[in-house]
Amino acid sequence: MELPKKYRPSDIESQWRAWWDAENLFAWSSDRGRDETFVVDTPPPTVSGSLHVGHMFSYSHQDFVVRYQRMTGRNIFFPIGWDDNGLPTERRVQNLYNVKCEPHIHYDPEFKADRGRKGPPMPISRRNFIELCDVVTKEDEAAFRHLWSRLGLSYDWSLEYATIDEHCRRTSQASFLDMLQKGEVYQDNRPVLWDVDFQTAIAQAEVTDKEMHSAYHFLRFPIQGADEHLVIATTRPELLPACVAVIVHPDDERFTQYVGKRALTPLFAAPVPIIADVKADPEKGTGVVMVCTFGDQTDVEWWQEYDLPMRQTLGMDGRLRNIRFGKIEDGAGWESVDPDAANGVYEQLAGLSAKKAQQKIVEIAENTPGVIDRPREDIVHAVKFFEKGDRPLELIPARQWYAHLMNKKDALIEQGRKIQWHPGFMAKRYEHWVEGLNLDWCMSRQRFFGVPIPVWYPLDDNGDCLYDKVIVPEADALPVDPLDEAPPGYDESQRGQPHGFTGDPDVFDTWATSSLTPQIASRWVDNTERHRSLFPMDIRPQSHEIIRTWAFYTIVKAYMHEREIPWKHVVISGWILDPDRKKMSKSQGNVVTPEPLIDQYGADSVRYWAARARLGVDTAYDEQVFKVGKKLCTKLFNAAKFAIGRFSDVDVAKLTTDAVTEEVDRALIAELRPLLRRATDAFDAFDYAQALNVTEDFFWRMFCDNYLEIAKPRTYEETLTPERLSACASLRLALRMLLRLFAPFVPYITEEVWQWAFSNDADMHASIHKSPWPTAAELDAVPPPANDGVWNATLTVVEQVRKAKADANLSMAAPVKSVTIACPDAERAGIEAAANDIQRMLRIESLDITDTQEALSVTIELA
RNA sequence: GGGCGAUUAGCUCAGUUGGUUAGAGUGCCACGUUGACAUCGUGGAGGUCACUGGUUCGAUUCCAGUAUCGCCCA
Repeated sequence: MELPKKYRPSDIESQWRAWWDAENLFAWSSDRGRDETFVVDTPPPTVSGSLHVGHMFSYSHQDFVVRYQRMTGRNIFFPIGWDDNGLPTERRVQNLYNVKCEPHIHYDPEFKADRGRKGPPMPISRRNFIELCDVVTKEDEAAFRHLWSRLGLSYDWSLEYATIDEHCRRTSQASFLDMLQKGEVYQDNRPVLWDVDFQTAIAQAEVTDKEMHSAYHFLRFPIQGADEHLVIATTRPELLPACVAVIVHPDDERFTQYVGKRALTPLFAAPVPIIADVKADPEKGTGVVMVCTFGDQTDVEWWQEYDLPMRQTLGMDGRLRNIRFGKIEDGAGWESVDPDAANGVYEQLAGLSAKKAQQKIVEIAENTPGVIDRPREDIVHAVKFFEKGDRPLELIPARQWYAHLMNKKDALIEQGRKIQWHPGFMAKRYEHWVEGLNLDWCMSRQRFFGVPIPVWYPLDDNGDCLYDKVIVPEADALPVDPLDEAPPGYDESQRGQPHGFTGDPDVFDTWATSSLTPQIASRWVDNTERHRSLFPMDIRPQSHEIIRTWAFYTIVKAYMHEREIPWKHVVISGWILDPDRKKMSKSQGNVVTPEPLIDQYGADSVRYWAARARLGVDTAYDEQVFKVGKKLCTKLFNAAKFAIGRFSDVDVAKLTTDAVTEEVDRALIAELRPLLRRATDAFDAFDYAQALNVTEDFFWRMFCDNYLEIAKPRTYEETLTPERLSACASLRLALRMLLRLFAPFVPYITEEVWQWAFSNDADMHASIHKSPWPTAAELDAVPPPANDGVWNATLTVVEQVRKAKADANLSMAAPVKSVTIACPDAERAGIEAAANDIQRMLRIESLDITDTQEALSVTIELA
């Protein structure tokens, strides 16, 4: 066979990728048993986000594990999907086409979208908007598919899914209906975390704290019927009209005398009770806190506990609503002892955003004598934001669907303990998250591109919605869109009519669907037998920042539906950080685009870079590592070409384990055994980085730098002597093994080399990736060397002679006049057995071996 | 403020179940191409294993504390 002259990744990568596809090499077969099947729950990437090197990094990690498992003979279930529904896509569509979704607009079948259109956003119907989302996600998915394919990720592409496709919508809706039937979900109209820009509810898992500059404003609350006042410190003076109570700590003697009395809110003169409660922190602010509906979660708790009235000033859009204060005896809920003054102030605030209203009310307070007690105090504190949002979250009452979490925290921690986390300390992150939960899961979102909540509500004779009498679809009707379809027993003409029905207008939180990736892939809804044969799955690979979301919700769903864990192992990848160890993010402009790296270094080199990072450990981005990867691939190419060239004209039938007769060759084979054990143990523990480390080290130093040089002279002998045959057989044996150890990491170059010499071996597969993972049994027929120390003793001599040549500025090929090895009795036999190889390798004219009682030493006389 | 993790050569990282002289790659320096590879080989320089205590015959490793960085949670 004519072997290629140079290693060019682009030449070989597309070729072998095409062959793997054509051979359908990575297909799962449904007819093999669970115990011989390895099942992966793959993360579907958010396709509307940007592609960056972090994707190549963590997705490669899964593939190392999977390719190893495949070589151990397992039937691999390795699906891939795309997470396309949700806000990232909506936001991308809005930006690309400059449109906004307005649900009240009717569908326009003639609508033509225009990218890059100028002017104000064009309002379009919900259906038109969703159609654009479909277009954009298809494009984005193609970009990911292309990258995954080039990287050589060994997915079974016939299992591909998208979280908005019909099967996923059906699964997600069936999951909800199952939970509804089990009493795990409920509706409630209560204060919910609300993003005022996206105008949707969100869940605790999507909240992030941001450090914000703010200030305490000190306001005087007169005590009703006394010439005294309390001073409260607040960071949100714009919520003053929403104040419903004042709280102090029961042990705080400064304020005991006021408890039970009433205070008047400044500017609005609303009488509010003064209540003692331990949740008021005497150290914080002035020790007196105002309760507003609603400033934070504690306000909600106090509001419930003391049955306080509701004074909702903030609207869904984050602006102050139009309200009017009235006389106390009117009892309308906006009581004031001085309604005219209150309304005079409030009129200046109504319609303003919270931020503007704050500026305004501070201005008014400063200009009203007796309101401000002392100058504001600047502070920095944590403010809750939606992780994708730009303005602080508000707590606004709204009807939402919730899943019960608070009643199963212990059970969820228990589930987490049944799962093995790699690295182990990541289990703590999960437990702490569950322990810290303080809200049930709000599952409904007031958005458009998502899975519809599959329920309707009947309307009474006034046309009011009977939320308690939920109408559910027939099981075989899923997926449904309640805004497009009428519920069982109704027809479309009854929509919105008295005695008719209305469809739930909301969609699910994307995690409600993403949390079902195991059930989606296993076909839980429509193929029970298949589900049973795949679930629980073996591994969930993912990165650490989504433990609280993706891993958590998946554990929740598996528990709610089947009281099961979703997988046996969670395997956590670290992050790629920029060279300054900062998180890579689009906004910081430090994101590296992946494809040019594959163009420049080849997919194998990119995978090598990913493989160097241990599980769970964040790694600084360093382009040098791609170069190192490429060097390794080049070395594999050259060393393999050379080694194969040395034995290719010998009949393969003669290159057996029996032929390995020389002491040095047996020493090499003996060194392979611990390598095999270490690499295999590492892979079994999902520690691919360690497996690569030991393999690479062996290959470069043991095999290339030393063994090839030692064995080389024998391979050039003119006749097929036993010595030459032993070298050839050893080269073949070792290379065939090393290639397979490397195959999970650098699948292209190893496949290329495999085809040069090994693909026709009877005990192997035509592709290296379906060939058996090497075992010590393959080496059993080769006896260990008669002398333990032969390899180390040989290396000692080799190193010293090389050093002598280097010190004398001589070529490694330069002849040596004489070498005398003084060695103890114990090592003598080994040295004698290797003497011939040593002499020829180093070009020693005269080699003597003498006795010594000391450690082995070498005396060199250069020519 | 609490939790988790990290800190080893200029840089990126291994490693040490406590034991001679702590490793690799990269970068740097010198030398070397007549039998795979110059995308190479050989050799060299380069480290108080973050700091302070403790346990121990012995600590880079175990324990405690401190500092810095990162993540998670209040």
